[in-house]
Parts: sequence; C-alpha cells; structure tokens
Amino acid sequence: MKPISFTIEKKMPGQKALGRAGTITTPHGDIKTPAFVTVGTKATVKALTPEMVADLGAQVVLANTYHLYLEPGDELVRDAGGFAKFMNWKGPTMTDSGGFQVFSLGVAFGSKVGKLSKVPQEVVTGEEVEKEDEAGKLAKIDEDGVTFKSYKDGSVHRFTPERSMEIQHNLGADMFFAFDECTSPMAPYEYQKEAMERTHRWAKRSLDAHKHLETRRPSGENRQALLGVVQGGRHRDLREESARVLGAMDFDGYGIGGSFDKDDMTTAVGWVNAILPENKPRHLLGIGEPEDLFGGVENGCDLFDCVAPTRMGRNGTLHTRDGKINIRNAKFTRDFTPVDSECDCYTCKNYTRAYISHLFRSNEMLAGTLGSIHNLRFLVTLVDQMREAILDDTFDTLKTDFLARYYKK
RNA sequence: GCGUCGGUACUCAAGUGGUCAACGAGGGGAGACUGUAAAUCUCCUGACUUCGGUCUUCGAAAGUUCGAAUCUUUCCCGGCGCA
Repeated sequence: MKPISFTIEKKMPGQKALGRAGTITTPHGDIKTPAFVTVGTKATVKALTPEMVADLGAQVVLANTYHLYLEPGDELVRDAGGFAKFMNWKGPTMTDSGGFQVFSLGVAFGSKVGKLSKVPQEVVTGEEVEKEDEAGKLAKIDEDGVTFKSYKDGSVHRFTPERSMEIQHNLGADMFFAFDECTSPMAPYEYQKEAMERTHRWAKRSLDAHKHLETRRPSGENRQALLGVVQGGRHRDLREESARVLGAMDFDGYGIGGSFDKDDMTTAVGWVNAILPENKPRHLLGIGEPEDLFGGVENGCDLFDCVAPTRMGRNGTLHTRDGKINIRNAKFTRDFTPVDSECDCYTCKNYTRAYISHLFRSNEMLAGTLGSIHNLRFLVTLVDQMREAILDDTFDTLKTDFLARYYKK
C-alpha cells in the first residue's frame, strides 16, 4: 500500500505569499508542481495517443466519472484494471466526480452560460435566474444527490456522493474528487450559499464513503487520495467559509471549483488558499487561460486542468507567445513558419502554419492532433516555467514578461 | 436550319405575378470555446448606410401590369433531338 504524499520544496517569498513549488508522490510517479493536468474525459485525451501526451511533457491525466460511468461503465473499467491501464497511460491519474456535470447538464444546458462570468451577479435579475431553471435540463439536484438524464440516450441515472465514490474507486485514479455541485455564476447569493452548504454535506458523505471503501480494499492495492471541493461562487464570505469547513475535514487535498467572477477569480482563489491547510495539494478545477494560470500559481494552487487547450486545439485556435491565433484565418494560408517559432513541440518542430491551416480548412483529422499537441505543450511548458521561476525567485519577471507579450495589443 | 429544354448571387441549387436582395447546401470571411453534451457552435457573405433604411440585381433588350426572377416578344449562350 503506497500512500500519496505532498512535499513543498519552495515557497514564494513574502509574508502573505501563497505560491509554492512542490512534489506530489503517487504510486504511478511524481508530479512536480505547479503542474498542468491534461483532461482525458472518456479515458482518452481527444485526438492524442497516450504516447503523444507523455512526449509533450504532461504529467497527469484526468478522466471523468460521469462519462466513464455511462460509457463503457465503471465496472468494466475496474475489470480492465482501472482507467489508466485501460487507456494505456503509465503516469499518475485523477478523476473528476461528476460535480461539474451537475452544472453543465443542469442550469447551463442549452445556454451560453459558462462557469466564469464577466457580468456582476447583482445585475442579474431574479427573472433571468428563473428562466434558467426552466426548459429541458439534463440534471436535477436534491439534498441526497443528482438525477441525470444521459446526454447520449436520455436514460435516467442517479448520482449521490456515495455513488460517485464507488464509481471513482472502480475507475481507480490515484487522486479523485468529492462529489460537489458546481453552480452557475448567475445564481444569486442565497442559492450559492445553499449549494455550498449542500456541497459541504456531500463532502462529508464523500469522505465517509471513501474511508469505508478503503477499508474493503484488498491489501497491497494502492490507496486513492480524495480531494474535497471548495465552492462558494464569487462571494468572499462563502469562499472563506467553504475553505474553513472543508479544510477541517480529513481530505488528502483540495479542489477549488465552481463559478467565479472572471475579473477577480485569482483573488478569490487567494482567499481560499490562505485558509486551506498549507501542506495539502490544491487543484484549481477547469482553469487554463495563461493569465489565470499565473494568478492561480501565485495564489497557491498546485494543479490545474482544463479542456481549453485540447478543445481549442481541435477548433483551430492556437497559443503563441504573442497571443492566440486562429490558424484557419486567410492570412496563414501561405505562412510557412511554425505556429510558434520558440515552441519545442512536435507540431512546431515539423510543420508550418500554412500546412496546419490547410489541414483545418480541409477538415483533416490530423489538424486536431497537431493543434492539441501544440496547445497542450504550450500550457504544460508555461506552468513548468512557473515552477522553475518559483524555485529561482524569478516568478514576477516571468509573469510580467509573458503577459506583456501574450496580451499585447 | 427546325424543334425542344434550360440560362438565378463565388459554386451547386430553390423560387414560377406582390410576403424576394431572393430558401437551402457548399465555398469564402470572422468570432467563440476555461473540472468536454464540443473534430463543436455563432455571425457575416450584392452595394452603400447616421443600421431606420437607400440603391442596383435573377443571360440581354423591349413589352404587359399598380407591381416581374416569375407573363409576352426578339436576341445572345448552352444541352439534347431531327435535319
């Protein structure tokens, strides 16, 4: 039985500084943090083989409870030896609990609402919130759990904290998350509070269920680490309360989830991390914009995952040190330079913008592969550089220089 | 030469007297995407616009009509059939 542990190697200087560099040790290898976690929802990083994912420097793959439960089924994955073995990923793994699907298949279904909002919540009227609750959502929440309709065939399924733990034990990741409710940034304060308190009760139930499942684990098998998920929307008092309540529970680490105000998300993350126990890893869920990663790291987050690099990589938006480009744009059709001449990824070392543009324009499958490799490598490298910068005390310089160039107009 | 069918925006292709600047698809232009319902989605694609409209279009010209992409005549071009 190999435990999962976390050691901090260096903290950013300053009394109130939260950023740190460390190492998470798992049965499947070490994770040097801060680190960018690759999302492989259905036990595959879309468009990439695990060898490609490893070659681009990704340390961890995160899969999804809801998706693997529906297809091919968590018991099948268990019988395959866990999702890592099933997909032939040799390194550390995580699974998400399905809590995000409460949001994406619930209030957000069929709307353009994302988990980050630029609209002050106070501006949203009760009427608009009401509207969101109507229509054919695929998820319904009650105190005990969530009823989902499968997005594939409409069949009805039910998740509770206990069920999510059971499924995630079957999926067998090194680290996994408590079942939580990810709320809409449009939801009013009262609802955020109610949902957060429910998430706390679910956290306790998740922890209890997990401990119970661990007692039944055959000796010699690797123990899994459970991370509690902090909620509280954009409200400081709620975020701090959530960090206090969950921080007092016996989790192996923490996820920071839910909806934020886009403009001060990293500030909110700082409120949380100032309270969470310092010696446990913190994972900022679903965040992958370069400026957000800098903010997350300096505010004490150790892990990040995001679908953005792979999704955008498949859709033609590619990161460069000079900002994002849409490789489909006419101006790239005869551009025979790499996507980013300073990038060391397979895509940039071997192909031109013109070629990749051609692949996207002609709808070739390789387009998504080359785009995903590049975007992932870009973010993995970026967070790796942040780690090095923390160790070298050059974080501020890295941040200033990178952001000035990336977001210059 | 006769007969016949057809000529609609970048392409294909609807439309057969008013609700037509003209369905739809493709192509083209641009945008979005943050714990994946996503190799997806949205917008634009005659010109000008103070975004309310204004103007010029459906092979060409001339007609009929209050009104024509739609009806008539002639011409031009293409397919097919007969000579």
